[in-house]
Amino acid sequence: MLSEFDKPYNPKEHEDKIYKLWEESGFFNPDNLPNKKGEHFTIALPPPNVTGSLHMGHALNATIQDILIRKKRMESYQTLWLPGTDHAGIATQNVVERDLKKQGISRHDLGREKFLEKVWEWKEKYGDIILDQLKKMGASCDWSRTRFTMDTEYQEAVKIAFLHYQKKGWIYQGERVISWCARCRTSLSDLELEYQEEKGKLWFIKYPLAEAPTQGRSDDFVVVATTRPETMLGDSAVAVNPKDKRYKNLIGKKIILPIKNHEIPIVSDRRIEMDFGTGAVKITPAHDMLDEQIAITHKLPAIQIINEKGRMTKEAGEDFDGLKILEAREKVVKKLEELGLIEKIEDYTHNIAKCYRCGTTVEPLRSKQWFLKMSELAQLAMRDVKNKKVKFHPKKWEKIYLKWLSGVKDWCISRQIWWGHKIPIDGVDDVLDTWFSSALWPFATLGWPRAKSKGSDLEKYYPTQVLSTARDIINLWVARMVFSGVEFLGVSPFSDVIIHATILAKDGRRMSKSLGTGVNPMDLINKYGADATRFGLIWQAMGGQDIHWSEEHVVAGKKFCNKIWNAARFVLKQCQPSLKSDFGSQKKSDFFPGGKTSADKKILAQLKKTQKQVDKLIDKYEFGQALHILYDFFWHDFCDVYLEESKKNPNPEVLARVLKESLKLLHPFMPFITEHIWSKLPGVKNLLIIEEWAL
RNA sequence: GCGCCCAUAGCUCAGUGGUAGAGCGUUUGCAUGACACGCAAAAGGCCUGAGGUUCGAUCCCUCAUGGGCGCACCA
Repeated sequence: MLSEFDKPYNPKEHEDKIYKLWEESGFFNPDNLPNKKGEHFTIALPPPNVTGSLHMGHALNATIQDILIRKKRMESYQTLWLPGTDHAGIATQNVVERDLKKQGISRHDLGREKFLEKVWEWKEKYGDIILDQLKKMGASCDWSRTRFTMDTEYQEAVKIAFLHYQKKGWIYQGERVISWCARCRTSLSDLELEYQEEKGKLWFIKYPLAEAPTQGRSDDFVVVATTRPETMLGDSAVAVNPKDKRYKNLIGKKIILPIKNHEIPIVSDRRIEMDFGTGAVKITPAHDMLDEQIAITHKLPAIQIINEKGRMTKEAGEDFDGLKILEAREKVVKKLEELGLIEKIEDYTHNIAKCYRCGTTVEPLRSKQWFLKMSELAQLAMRDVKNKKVKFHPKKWEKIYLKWLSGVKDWCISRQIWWGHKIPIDGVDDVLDTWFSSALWPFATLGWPRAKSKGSDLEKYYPTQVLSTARDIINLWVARMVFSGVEFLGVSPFSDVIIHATILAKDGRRMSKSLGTGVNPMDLINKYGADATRFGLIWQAMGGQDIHWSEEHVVAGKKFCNKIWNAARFVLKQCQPSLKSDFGSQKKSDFFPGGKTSADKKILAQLKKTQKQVDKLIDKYEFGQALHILYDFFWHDFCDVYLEESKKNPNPEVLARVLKESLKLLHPFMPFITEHIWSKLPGVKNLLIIEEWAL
């Protein structure tokens, strides 16, 4: 029996087999669990994008959720971890478009129907890769309930949600300046922008006064500063602060817009900063959000000079029609120079908004879009956090959440792409923002709106208990799930939000593929095994603090696996000859089985203390702390001290007891090796995955 | 610009109002009857700087410096 117990533990030989054993047992599905407490414990897996492959953040998050799920399952909760994937509108469409481009085909060549067929094909082929990777991590999700945000039932849920909002009068169409990605050809919400610092220039342009008080002197001009000279072609005013003494007597006068050579007014507005640039600002209502606001106040016309393809329009003037933005910029600057209207050019570093999916510079454009009124929904989302129905761990993230909600603008929910949920209004071709459907995840996956009856999944598993996710989607996703849950079901979709650490490269910067600082969890699994990888992740996950990734801890995890393995070999060897200790027969009441010597008593007391601490720490989501304590107990107290003692005077019953209880405690963290060793214990009948947790 | 977080051993990080710990690394022994992915020892830190509270601070407060992050963007 010990023959397959080779000296070093080799995870590759066991992990796939063990995972299969679990899947075949059916215990990932809460309906099949033998000991049911009657209480439910649900986690909805944050659905990874179908385009994605597992990164370190996913791996950490999956481990955290799996620890909670496995512990609760062992505590006899009816435990559901519901997995699935997100259709990830823009991201997926981009990937498929890129694929087609290799064959020289654009989505427009195919047309909407054909293109969507291609996307579905792609999804069927690659969409489950990330879920398979989660299996490699040991994630004990109920795969029989796997959902996709474009499932037929899910589409129905999205439609019902939209119509509900519409009925309430919260959906409206508006024409306003929004962020536009000319590459993706769609609008983007504020949260879908990423700002990048760029070195640019600040052009100081002289706008001549219509009625020059003096001829040829410097005060015949108003100088405006801009980073985007080409937008002057769409100017409809120059604005100054009413308190600005320099311009006081110019307010209300006319000024000539160069190149276009027509008069525009000088207006005053408090929103103009006096200290920046020259204090005089060119107003381009169709291509800047603040300018648009100012234009509304002063009833200025909005002239669209850039179209949705990122090209200049006819409105920009004959010379510019059809030019790309940067070409137009060059040409405008050249003309102004010829006219002697450039006062100076300064270097200027500023943040530029980029599309979070493709990195293209975002263009503020006036466009007709659909909006969801946020005022009341934001109140709901804030209420449940303020009254502690939803708690963040660590708590500091509540601030971020509340702050965003308190100033939130109406949500632009329409996107001009093809892959997604079509807006359910006849004659509208736009699709909904991906996050509109993600917001329904915790209940749309459980059958809402259809199944509300007794015994339905929705009734049993909603609300879920824990949401574990990354901090960058607190507003994008968490807030929207909270108000959706409250709006549609009257209860927040979860009570505890774990914001896990962000895994950074060793230098403290984000992992980057191009810099070669990225780490692939699958490589770690291949090299060290899934248990060691999980160990390495959790070992470093202390208090939600960002992790400067270092692989040594995975190495430590591998060594720890080996230690557990060899300790088990020793214990089995000690227990084998006497066969007195039947590992399967011990009852709760036998907690101090034959604890005669002081060493026996000591290790049993240490075990009990460790059990209590680990139990409490997991419940407090202090996974790193829990693992450190467990490690310390098992390696030092048990192996270094007690096992050594046992060589002189072995007590098989105590050895068996401590090993057994340790395996249980370790199982949520390192499920494979613990399950495997468990299966080797004589007299053991059940899988460890459903063994009773604590004493 | 506003806000948040971090600064402890060579590296990655724990920790406590009474003068510090882990993992990895390093040094020295040891093939001891589970494990060399090991065992036994050891070296290594005025706990970023300056003030303050306190009998006493690495831990509490203030400021500074360095690093990270979030929000808002100023044309």
